Amino acid sequence: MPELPEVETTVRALRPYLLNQTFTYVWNDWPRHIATPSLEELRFRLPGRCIQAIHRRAKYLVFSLSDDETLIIHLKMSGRLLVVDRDEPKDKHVHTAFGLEHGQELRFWDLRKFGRVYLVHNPEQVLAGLGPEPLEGGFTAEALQERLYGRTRFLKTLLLDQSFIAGVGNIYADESLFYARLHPQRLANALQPDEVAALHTAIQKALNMGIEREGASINLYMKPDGSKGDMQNAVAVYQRTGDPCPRCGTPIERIVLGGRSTHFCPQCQR
DNA sequence: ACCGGAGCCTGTTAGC
DNA sequence: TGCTAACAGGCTCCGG
Repeated sequence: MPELPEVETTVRALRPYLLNQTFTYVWNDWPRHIATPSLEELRFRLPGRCIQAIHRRAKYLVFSLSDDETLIIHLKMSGRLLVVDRDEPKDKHVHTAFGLEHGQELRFWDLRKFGRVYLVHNPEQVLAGLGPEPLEGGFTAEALQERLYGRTRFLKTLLLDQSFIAGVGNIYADESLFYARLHPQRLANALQPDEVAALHTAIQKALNMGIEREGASINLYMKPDGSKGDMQNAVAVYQRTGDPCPRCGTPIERIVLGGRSTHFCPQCQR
């Protein structure tokens, strides 16, 4: 569920609660939530570690801890991170909770149990292989052009490939292609330079809009304080099959590409 | 390189 | 109302 803007919003919201806090214990009722190390080892290694920085890389939350440890969390389809008082009853979808000082807990709510927790010395162990961050300086239209060269895939499937570009998921892929006026089945290596430039601008526009609106609460996403984002009110095509295109009024179509729902305007996306 | 399908999970919604 | 099937924002593995 959470894509780059939702994870970024979560990171920003967690910082005031968590920076300089020290973990005190790990609670868990579903050990497969912990990808690495074992739950037993996590319980041994995490308590006493202080949170020195929190960053986002692609759709991962990265907590830099004291003693050269890094806690990494991926929310996958249905994860939420919440900071609450330890006394508050746990919802049944909370499967991991991290004890903090001052009676608080960082809770990992995860309806579909796809999310994962990692504790590693070297973050690259988890993050290696990710493509460029689309909102950072190095991601220019020229850089995008170079990466598209020789790729024969559909634009939609390529945008979802985390090794091609980091952090774009199904919502923002569809929205980006809409803004760029490009059909999701256009082949990556067949774009004209002006189309590459339009795609570059469109990806950044869609992601920045998502961040400004603090994420899209279309299905399950919530911010750490339990409130909703606002991006769902600004979505042009995603999950709007049959609705009029905001640009030309043609009904939005839905097809399946790479096993994922894909929404676009057949009139103005070519 | 790239595609499709299965798998991981639980819940909601659309359709009959 | 009650059942079933489809669908859900991610990602990995496997075979072709």
